[in-house]
Amino acid sequence: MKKINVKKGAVLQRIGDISSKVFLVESGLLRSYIIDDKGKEHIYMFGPENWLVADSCEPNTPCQLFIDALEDTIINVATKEELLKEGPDLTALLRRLDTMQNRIIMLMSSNAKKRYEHFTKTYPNIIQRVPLKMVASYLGITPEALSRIRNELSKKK
Amino acid sequence: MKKINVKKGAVLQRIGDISSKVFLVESGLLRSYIIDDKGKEHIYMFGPENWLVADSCEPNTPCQLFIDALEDTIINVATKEELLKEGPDLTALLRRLDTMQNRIIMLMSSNAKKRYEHFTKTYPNIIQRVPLKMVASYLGITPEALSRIRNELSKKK
DNA sequence: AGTATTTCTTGATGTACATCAATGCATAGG
DNA sequence: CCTATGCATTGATGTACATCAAGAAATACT
Repeated sequence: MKKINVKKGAVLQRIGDISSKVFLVESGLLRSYIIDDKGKEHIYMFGPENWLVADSCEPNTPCQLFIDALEDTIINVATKEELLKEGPDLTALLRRLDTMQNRIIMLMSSNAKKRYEHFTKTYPNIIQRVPLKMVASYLGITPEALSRIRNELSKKK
Repeated sequence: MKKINVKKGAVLQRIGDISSKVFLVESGLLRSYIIDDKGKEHIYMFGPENWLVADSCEPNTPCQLFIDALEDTIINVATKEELLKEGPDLTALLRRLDTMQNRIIMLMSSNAKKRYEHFTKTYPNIIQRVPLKMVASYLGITPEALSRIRNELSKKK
């Protein structure tokens, strides 16, 4: 577990990399994302304070995700092998499974407006720290669509 | 770890249940799914031989998923607490994370046709064992849409 | 075997969101 | 301070898929 500092914009992992590290965020903000075959970015996960950011690809297979820093960030880095040896944090693992299950359920069963409302409730602090187009990317919609949703919601109040 | 037999159609878990069991499928087929606020089913996961089926909700919180049997099925049942005590199968946990990551990436970045093609490649044996409407539900589309996709694909050949 | 029920398909229409294009604003860098 | 680049918004149009409705085919039930 090595502590390192990275500057905003630093790239920690590229698609296709084999070395699969795990990043525990101490302060700052990471993100993981993919680029689809049309060149479009889709944010897989934001990684604020105390989050674990990692590609869940199996050991020794190429990763699918890019990981980079959206802010100056302090992280603890470990390899998966290290973590497995020293006995991983099961609570954290289960919490992650829960998070991913929720994400899948959201993507399958809710329209864009509901996903946005859920996001603002679940991650209230993230929305002020990143451009809206990244929120849109996380939600699986375009910035234009998000703009119209926010517009509509603010009128209602 | 108790071995039990369940008949096709048996319900193993309902939304809101607290007791969170884990089901390891020995033979047969389980499925987990949600029902959205319009009453529509969305299949979260199929559980054929050797799969682990469980709700990833945190301990002592209400579950979000229904789990039932699509075929006569033999399963090994354990509680999460038991599994945690006896040291869980980390490889299986990591594999599950990988599966879920792939699912999220699929849902975010691919259209219905690509998701279907990916599904047939990844789970070639499931498609013969369940009605197509369940495949559609897993893919996040309607049976009608799936029918048209298959139609189109078969013409191409 | 015969009826009921579910499943699959096809067509017509509707809609949530994407795409494209233009404009105003903010932010960053020299 | 000024310009360049990125970001957010708005309108017009396009499209992938949903919904609705009907009929055919498969399956299950007695």
